Amino acid sequence: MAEEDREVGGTRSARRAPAQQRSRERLERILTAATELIAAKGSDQLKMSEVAERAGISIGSLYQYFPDKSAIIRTLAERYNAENRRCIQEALAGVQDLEGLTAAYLGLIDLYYEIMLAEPAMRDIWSGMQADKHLVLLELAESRAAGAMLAEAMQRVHPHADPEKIATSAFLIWHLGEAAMRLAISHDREQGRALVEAHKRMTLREILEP
Amino acid sequence: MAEEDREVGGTRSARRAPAQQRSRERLERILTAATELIAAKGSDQLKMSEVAERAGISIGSLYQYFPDKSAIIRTLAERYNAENRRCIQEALAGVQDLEGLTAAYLGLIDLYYEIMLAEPAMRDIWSGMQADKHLVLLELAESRAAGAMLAEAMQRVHPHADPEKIATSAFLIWHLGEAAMRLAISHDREQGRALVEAHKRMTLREILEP
DNA sequence: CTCAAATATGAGACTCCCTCACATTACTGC
DNA sequence: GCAGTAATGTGAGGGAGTCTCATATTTGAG
Repeated sequence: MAEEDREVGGTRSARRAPAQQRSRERLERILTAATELIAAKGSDQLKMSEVAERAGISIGSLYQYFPDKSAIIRTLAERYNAENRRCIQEALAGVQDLEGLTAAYLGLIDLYYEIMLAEPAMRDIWSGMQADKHLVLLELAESRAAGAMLAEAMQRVHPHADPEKIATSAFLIWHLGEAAMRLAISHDREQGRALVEAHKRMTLREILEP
Repeated sequence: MAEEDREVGGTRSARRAPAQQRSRERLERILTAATELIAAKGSDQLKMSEVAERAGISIGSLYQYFPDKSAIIRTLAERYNAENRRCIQEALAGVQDLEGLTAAYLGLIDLYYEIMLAEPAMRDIWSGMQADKHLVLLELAESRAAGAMLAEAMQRVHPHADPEKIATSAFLIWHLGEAAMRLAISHDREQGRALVEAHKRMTLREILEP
């Protein structure tokens, strides 16, 4: 087998990486079932028995794939984060001047907001994140990673600014962006938009003149 | 009895308001016990049986005072919020100019941060808030109330600005302030301070020129 | 002192998470 | 094909908590 014990859901998996085709399919079935159930009833109402039933497997089998309930949620969050990180990386990669930075940043915020509105399961996990310490840490690491990318772009645009200050600013801006998104998606479209726009204005100032 | 069925913890209480002295004392004993347990082990580890034991009453009795576990936590949050609201009101009441607004706002942020650091139980409840939908709504209402007070002060200083825009800004600023505090208290003193200061700088711009 | 209303009690019903001893299926070398 | 072994699957049930309810005790008014 090519891969050793593999990480699943942020902590060591309940068992070695699935070797057989059947297993890999089941893993996807589990994650799909969980996504649907979370979208329907919220992650706090997620029952392991229901995930197993919907995925068409037994409880015992479910626990072969995930050591506990929060590992399922974490796995979903990680997949989502990986995708997001790619978008951020891509958007900020070519930034060289103020205009580029502005466009990239505003575009990312809009993208985030739209994605959140479109993916109910992720929205739910993200809103209820604070319930699970592992998930909070995961998301904090994610904020840090995204903040670092933003800081890099900002530093490129402001070569003479203090790197440490830029780093703190970028991390904070990103983290507050997430908070603003959470706030926006809990409002109706119109108010949500207004909040997103207010947040853009507010943080853009800081990005352009840190 | 002067008061009808009374609200406790945000939803209708398990029973009518306590009539006898004994009851009122027990209620305080329960809340004290809960506060201590949360400070010691976190609100997610709070056990009803332990609250009852520590308060020196039976489980059944505990459920006469609170319909469920989250009602205890909500009651603590509400008491805390009421106190905070008073501070905000007081700090912003006399604001008439830019200097006054600046001083009041910066002072409030520092106060919030210090209080959070000083009160472990509240810090825990506040950090884990997203776990409980009732608590999220409660805190959102609180943000709105505080945002409204801030908006009023801002409007006084900027009489010609669009009231709706001011309102959105103030609400967002306050909400992000809470997010920044949560972030800061999850870091060590030095980094926490740096984040608080960065946040002050960033939001102050918006407050002074909305 | 009596009686009703208020309050207290804790065994246990219930709901979930997760484990484990055992059953089944897939793969390997013959 | 066919053992034999590794991988995977199963679901009854152990355990931890939350909350209920039938019953007991305390309080206060008349």
